Amino acid sequence: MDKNDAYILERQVGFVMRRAVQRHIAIFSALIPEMTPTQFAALAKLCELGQASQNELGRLTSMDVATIKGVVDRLRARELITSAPLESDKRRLMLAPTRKGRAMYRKYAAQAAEVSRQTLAPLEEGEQSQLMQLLERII
Amino acid sequence: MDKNDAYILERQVGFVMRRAVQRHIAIFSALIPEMTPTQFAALAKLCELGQASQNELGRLTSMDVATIKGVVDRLRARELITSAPLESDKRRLMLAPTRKGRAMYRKYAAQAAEVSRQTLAPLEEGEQSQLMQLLERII
DNA sequence: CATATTTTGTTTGTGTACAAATAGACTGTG
DNA sequence: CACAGTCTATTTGTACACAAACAAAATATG
Repeated sequence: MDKNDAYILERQVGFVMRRAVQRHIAIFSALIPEMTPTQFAALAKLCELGQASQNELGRLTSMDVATIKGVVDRLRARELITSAPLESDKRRLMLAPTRKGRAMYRKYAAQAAEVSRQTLAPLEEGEQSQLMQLLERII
Repeated sequence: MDKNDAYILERQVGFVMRRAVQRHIAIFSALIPEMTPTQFAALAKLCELGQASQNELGRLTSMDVATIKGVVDRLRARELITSAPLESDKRRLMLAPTRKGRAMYRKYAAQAAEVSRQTLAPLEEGEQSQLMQLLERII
């Protein structure tokens, strides 16, 4: 293998993104220790929608069926959401935030935005939107 | 909450990065089904170094002590690396790739670089290095 | 209407990822 | 030398993340 062909771990997108996600999660858990980013994402989306089936919520938050089930189970255990089979389609499990869930969402929505700000803080404003746009294109 | 202040999940860096990582992992596992990105990272770094302690390897690949242990266990179970306590410092577990491990690394190094190419493929060349530079700054 | 297909949800198994507690080995300083 | 502090590794517990296999319900199609 030529020296110029060398595989350098630190220059691979996957590695750099993994580290950036690690830092982001650390910032999140410092600002919002009550909940994980994944749980907050599910709760936020459900509050936005008012209600949704488990499957639907999974798709909208980019979580696999097994993953969304676990997240929903934990949110329900904490009484932040409710679930009930839908009468008109018994396969579906309809979810909705509880009063407590909505309160939790309202309480932390501003903090969650702050997490994004701190994550992007090393960049100038223009660079921040540049990064976001580039990331959106490799999804 | 003002409409302009609304928390929009899809516009948060964390969410977008999580999805980008998901796509990257999907590309990786399509091109290199024999190993996970994490396992390949550890193996690659160990091949680069020749040898390293478990702790050292963890630091260099950005893996937590518990995480690197699991990864090392699985690589050792597949006989891609060996481990042995260091005589001069009995706390340390010295790791080294086996012949089989080196062969595995050589076999997939080019594929791993291709994973990075495909991940960044939606972007022009200039945009690719721009993205890399921006990501490196938010680590 | 009957059955093939699709959709939704659950379960199991594997693999990161990290916090916290523990234990043993080393190092530095008094 | 003693012992306080540090370093390395392990263990346990929790939480994503995804593949694969399954069951039940709904829909499509002949």
